[in-house]
Amino acid sequence: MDHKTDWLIWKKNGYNCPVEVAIDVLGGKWKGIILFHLIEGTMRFNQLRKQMPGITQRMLTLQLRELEHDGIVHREVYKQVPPKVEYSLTDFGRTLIPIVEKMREWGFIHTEQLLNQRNLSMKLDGNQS
Amino acid sequence: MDHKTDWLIWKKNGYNCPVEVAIDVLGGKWKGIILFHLIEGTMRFNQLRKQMPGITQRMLTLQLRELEHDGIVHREVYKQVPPKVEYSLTDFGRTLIPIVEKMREWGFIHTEQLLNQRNLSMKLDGNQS
DNA sequence: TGTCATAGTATCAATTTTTATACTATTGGA
DNA sequence: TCCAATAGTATAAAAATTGATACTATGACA
Repeated sequence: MDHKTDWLIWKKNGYNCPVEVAIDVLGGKWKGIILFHLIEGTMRFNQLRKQMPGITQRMLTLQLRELEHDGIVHREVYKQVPPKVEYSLTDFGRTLIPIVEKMREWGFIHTEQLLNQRNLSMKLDGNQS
Repeated sequence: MDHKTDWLIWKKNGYNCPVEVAIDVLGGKWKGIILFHLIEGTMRFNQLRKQMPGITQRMLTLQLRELEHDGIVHREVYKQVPPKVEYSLTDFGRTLIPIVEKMREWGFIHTEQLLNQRNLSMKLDGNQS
């Protein structure tokens, strides 16, 4: 498949460039973080929740359902009481790991610089001539 | 700086992991796409707008201002009429390129599979036993 | 004098995302 | 009999994001 064909596929589906597609799949506040945790392996619902103190139960459910719908995560339900549901990356989901890894790496290295920069901007904004 | 220090910095600023920081900087519907276009070099406001048929003028302005605030893009205003304003990546902004590149690459390779997967999911959802 | 181009702002509305809170089913064990 | 644990769902509201539309300033140029 050549570039022209790719371009047609994007256009036909309302995308204008490849990056939009990636954003469509792992955009939003939570999906990247969910994937980050699932890289380490299979996790139960509440395990995942503990790793993400900010998220509500509902949000975690919603985001996981969307990822499942997109074929990114696999949901395995065990017929037990109390319930046990395990989430893991599919093969397709694993193709996203390089993106998440780069994000992890960036955050790891540049958090301080970002915070300094924001501080600086704040001060300058106050100073505007 | 060791890992424990990083962890403290994240926590103190409301982050729970490095990926959250990256999402904070280039999350949202547009920022990744803006960066994608700026990788190729300096661009004027309307040039950028032409590359992004979906975005409104207001949104492009807002997103660029946030990126500027975070020290990711540089805004150069020429004192001319009609106005000329050029946007480019800062050194700091260029550190994000690897992430955007991975996103581009992913979208490039996996758009079709994603669309197929969504189609499949749709059909299954209709079929639910 | 009127029009064009560029890079915006202003205002308001619609949409989407996210949160809060309460509720459910099930069964093993005290 | 009552409680705990897990993985949810339901409902409503709040908050954030995004969009539509109209408006502005300025100077060159016809």
